[in-house]
Formats: sequence, C-alpha cells, structure tokens
Amino acid sequence: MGILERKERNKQEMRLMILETAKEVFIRKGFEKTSIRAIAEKIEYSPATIYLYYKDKNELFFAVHELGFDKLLEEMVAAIEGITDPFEELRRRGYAYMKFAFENPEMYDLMFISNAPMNALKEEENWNSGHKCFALVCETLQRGIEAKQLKFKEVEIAAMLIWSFIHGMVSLKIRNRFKIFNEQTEIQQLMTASLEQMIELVKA
Amino acid sequence: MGILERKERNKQEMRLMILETAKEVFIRKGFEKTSIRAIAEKIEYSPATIYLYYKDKNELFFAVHELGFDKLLEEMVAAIEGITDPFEELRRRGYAYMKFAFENPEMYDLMFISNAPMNALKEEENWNSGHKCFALVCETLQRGIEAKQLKFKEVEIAAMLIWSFIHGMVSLKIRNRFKIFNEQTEIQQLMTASLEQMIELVKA
DNA sequence: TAGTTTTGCTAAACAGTGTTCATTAAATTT
DNA sequence: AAATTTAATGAACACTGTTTAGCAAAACTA
Repeated sequence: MGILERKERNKQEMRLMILETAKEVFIRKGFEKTSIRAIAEKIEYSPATIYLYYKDKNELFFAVHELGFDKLLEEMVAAIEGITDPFEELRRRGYAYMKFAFENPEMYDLMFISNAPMNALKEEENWNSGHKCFALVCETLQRGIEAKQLKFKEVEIAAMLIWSFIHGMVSLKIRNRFKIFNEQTEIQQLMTASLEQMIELVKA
Repeated sequence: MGILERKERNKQEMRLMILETAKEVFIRKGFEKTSIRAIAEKIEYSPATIYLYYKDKNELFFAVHELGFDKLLEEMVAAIEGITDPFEELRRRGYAYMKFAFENPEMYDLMFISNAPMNALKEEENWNSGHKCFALVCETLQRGIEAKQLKFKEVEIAAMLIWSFIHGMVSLKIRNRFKIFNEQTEIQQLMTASLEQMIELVKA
C-alpha cells in the first residue's frame, strides 16, 4: 500500500511546513502579532487548511515551543561537554540558559512567559518538553549536593531557587522591566555579575 | 468660573469611572480577554467614549497597573512597620511581595509580566510607578549591606538578584510553568521554602 | 472504463477585536 | 434667540481566530 504511505508522508510534510513557517513568522514578528492568516499566506494555502493540521493557534504554538526546547536541551547538553565537576556544570548550564534566552528572546518568551503553549496542554497531560530540560538541571544539582559543593539540601528547593532566579532575570529583561534601573546602567553586564554572585552564594 | 471647574471635575470623575471599571473587568477576566467594548458596556457608554479619556488600550491599562503599584507600595511600607533590623526588613518585604503576587495574580501579571503597560511608556519617559517600589527595596538592601548583615557588596547586584529570584518564582507560578515539577509537589510550600533558603543564603 | 466514495482544500461567513471619524445633540456663550 | 463649543456616539475600517458548506481531484470499486 504505497499510496497510504505517500499520503501519510505528505501529511507529515505539510505539518512540518506549517510548523517551520509558524516558527519563522513568529520569531520575526513576535507571538502576539503572528496571525494564522500570515502563516497561511506564506505557505500559499488558505487559513482554514492550517486547522486541518493543528487544532488551534495554541496547539500550533505549543508545537513551535517544543522546537525551542529541542534547541535548549541541545545547548544544555553541549554546555557541560568535557566537564566532570558538578559545580562547574552548574555554572556552565546557568550561562548556557541565559545565553539561549539572549539569543532567542522571542522563543524564550513563548517557552517560559507566554500563556499560549500552556493553554494547549490538557489538564492530565504533563509537560514533557519542560521535563527533559528540568531533569538535566536537577541531575547537575543533585550531584553538586552529593559532592557537598552546594549549600543545598533538597534538590527541589535548589532547582526552584536557581531556575526562578535566572528565569526572573531573563524575563524581566525580555519584558522590559529593567527600565526600573538607572538609565546608564549596563543591564547585560549587571545580569552577568548577578549570575556570578548567585553562583558564589550557593557555593558550599 | 464654576462651570469650568465642574466640567474639569466631571472629566476626572469619568476618567476614574473608566479606570475602576477597567480594573474590575481586567482582574476578573484577565488582561487579554478584557475588551474596550466590555468596559464601555459596564459604564453604559459607547466604546468610542473611552478613547476621549484614554489614548488607547495600552494607556488605559498603564493607568490600571499604576493602581497596582500604589497598593504594592502600601504593603511594602506596612510590611516593615515597627521593624528596625535591616535583615528582618528584607525578609518581611520578600514575603510581602510574594503575598501580593499570590493575592493579586492578575494585577501582578499586568504589572510585571504583560507587555501592555510598557508599550504605553514612551522611550524618554521613566517608569515612576516601578521606581518608587524599587527604591524601597534598594534602601533595605543598602542598609543590610552597610550593617554587614548581607553577603552583598553592590546594591544593584543585590537588587537584581533578589528581585529576579522572587519575580521569577512568582511569574513561573502565575504562568503555569511549575507543571514541570512532580504532580504531587506542594508548589506553594516549596516556594516559601525556597524564599527561606534564599534569605539564608544571603545572610552574612 | 464508468461510477462512486473519499480526501484535501478553500471561499465565505461568524463573531469578535482595537480604533477612527463624521455626525448629532446638548450645554454654553454671545 | 442665534451661534458656538463640547461630549458622546453609530457606523465603519481593518483586523483577528475559527467554522462550515461545498467543490474539485484523487482513489477505490464495479
């Protein structure tokens, strides 16, 4: 039955085309300003067609946000290449996370700030994309705690504290709240210094 | 010229009515889902009338977000009533900030997560509402540093670190990213424990 | 091969959004 | 009483996400 296979292949190709176009438009124009119609025009299909492949806009952008997690995961793995010291791992992963956010602000926004992808997540499902990244950080923290290099006792608390801090910093930057600082303050520099300070604070 | 005065008064009353109604609708339905038309219906005026008092939706919600800052400021001041120890001040203000976010999640969202109010802020203007709150925290931190109760040397770094951490935690909660944790994890409890851990970490 | 069914797609519409503007009705001034 | 200023609006514009009836082309069946 080669026909069915070809059809399935075409379907997947179409899904991919929509997905990549959505990603491209979304990164260029931002999530809020990206319309289904704009994506449809770019792939030269009618807007209604998109709804044959994705349930709604939230579901489409959930798929896009998963692409972001693939990339982040990759970079979080690459960040500790050749490293064995858990503490150094933590530092590198902290910087890698921040770097990702700086280089892909729109994608970071969709992944960790925007409501869209979480609205597509049904109550009983769990957030697999998130889980994988989170597990990596937890492993690093766990080893750091076991090696007594960190002033933490519980991984959960450590994970929440570290993640919240970096996410807070990055999201305040992305959503423009660092206007609160003095005009001449070099924000990016201050962010790096804060991350360094945080690393210093958790060192046992 | 009593007529002109009455007119000015009426104008201010109208602005206030729009503002308070906007606040009410927004807190109930969330920012994105609050429409100018819904506010107009509630005050029994046409949607166009709102545009005679506020330039656009962003400007109206900028005004609403300022109400939030008035309240937060109040609570940040009240939080340290009768306290003189800078370290205890920091703890109380940390909890007060978190409590505010918990009790007014929609308002917190508008104040610190949503794009809307910052879009209403012209490039040359500065964010006064934010500044006042920020100054309070900086004072507390400054005194803590001077009293050598904190492991910080620079207020800017301290402020960014502490604020980013609490904001990160609160915003990850509000935007549903703590789904990343185990299902049975008691998030609110973990958040308190993390805040306590953080306070412990910065203690000199 | 001819007829039937299935598939993939779309035009058009629905119900909503923020925003603008000519027009009206009322209040104020002359 | 007439002219002017002001406040408010109805109706429209240009969008948005989403649904649905209908239409060709492809696939299947006789």
